[in-house]
Amino acid sequence: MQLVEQPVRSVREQIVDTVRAEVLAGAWRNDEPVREQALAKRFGVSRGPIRDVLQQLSREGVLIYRPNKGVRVNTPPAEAERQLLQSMRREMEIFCLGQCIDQLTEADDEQLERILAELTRACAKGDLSAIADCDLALHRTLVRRASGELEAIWLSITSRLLMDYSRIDRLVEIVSEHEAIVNAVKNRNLKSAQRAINANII
Amino acid sequence: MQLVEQPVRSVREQIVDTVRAEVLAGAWRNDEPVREQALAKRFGVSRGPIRDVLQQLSREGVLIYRPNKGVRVNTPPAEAERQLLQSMRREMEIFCLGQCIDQLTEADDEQLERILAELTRACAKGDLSAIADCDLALHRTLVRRASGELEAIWLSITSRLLMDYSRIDRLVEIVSEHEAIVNAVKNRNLKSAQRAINANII
DNA sequence: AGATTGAAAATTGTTTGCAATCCGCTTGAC
DNA sequence: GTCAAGCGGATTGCAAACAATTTTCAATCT
Repeated sequence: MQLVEQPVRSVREQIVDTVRAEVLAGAWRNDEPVREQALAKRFGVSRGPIRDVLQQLSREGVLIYRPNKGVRVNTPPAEAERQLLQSMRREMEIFCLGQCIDQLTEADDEQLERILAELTRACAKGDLSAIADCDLALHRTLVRRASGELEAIWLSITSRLLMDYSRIDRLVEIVSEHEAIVNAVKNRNLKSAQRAINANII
Repeated sequence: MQLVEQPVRSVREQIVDTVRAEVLAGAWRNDEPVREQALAKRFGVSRGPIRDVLQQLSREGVLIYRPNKGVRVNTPPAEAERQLLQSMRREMEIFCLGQCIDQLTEADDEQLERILAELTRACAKGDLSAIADCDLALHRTLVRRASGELEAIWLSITSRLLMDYSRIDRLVEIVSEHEAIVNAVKNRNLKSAQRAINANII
């Protein structure tokens, strides 16, 4: 399912989103290295694009790169860093809501609804990888509407915050929290939407 | 001169830092595309590493990438975004100061002094590229000491903020402001250092 | 037995070649 | 004279081969 719409969605971008969702969901061991050739074979491309993907995910903080030794899954941030990143993420998303809420279209509302439906389905099935993907996609849609420039920064913050997504257990709350966000956005109620975002980013 | 010390400084990293400093100093036109082959020839490498460099600088916001059309110099952020980024940069640097100031060594002090001397020299000569490089390097050293994880995020924020470095005119103030930072850090005076940082990030 | 050395396998870093796409220019029709 | 179609050069995207580095593992020595 196309969660984050994009005019030209290159092969690399697709692989990036797939790999990120899997890592955030804890599907990969963090003590064994990620091999370029294995990924190249899996996605049916050469090592060139795979190297680009690994480099980008390393810049995001999902993977970590060491020269001549490849990449491995990164570890979640320490508590102090985590609090800083949380604070920055809140600041960004509340800003982005204010920037974008008045220029959202019905197509955006439908997009958010689609992601919410997919998130609900993923939570029901307990599919952690899909949950991580949907959670990111929903917030990311709003951030992107505000500013494509901020999207990259936001992603590198949020990816790090969600590095231990596999430990979540509040599946039901995830759905209700995001329902509150989408409803407030659909009603173009800025204050309410910002409150919902604040409640979701804990 | 080696402004940001690093055990293994790969060829790509060097090219990244060089290109970034030049772009921030306004040495490149922002309306004409950056050609891979020209850069490859200039730095004596193939197009492969150059593509990595351009991709990284695009993630940082210094350059902007469009599929099949290469990259060009990015434009500075709009005023609203700029204020958000400033706020986030302040939050990060003040946090990082608190994290690192008690574990700095004399070698770090000397490193900061070296950068400050180089910055002074660059300001005297009016070498904008070197000024941008030193300014970034000084703050970056402190951020890196606090957390290598945060460094990438900080860089993508600060690079965007300095996108119009070529328009600065307060050359003398730049030196004195950074002198205040370095002196406060050398005295391990956290409050004073944070004040100096606050005064420098405007 | 344990440590050490050195070669072989595996992996990453780089270059080169080729296919696909984009841009500028000419050419031709209207 | 103006505009559209198409052709050729230039540039990016991708793949495969090559070089450099790291890791593995067995043979050897203490």
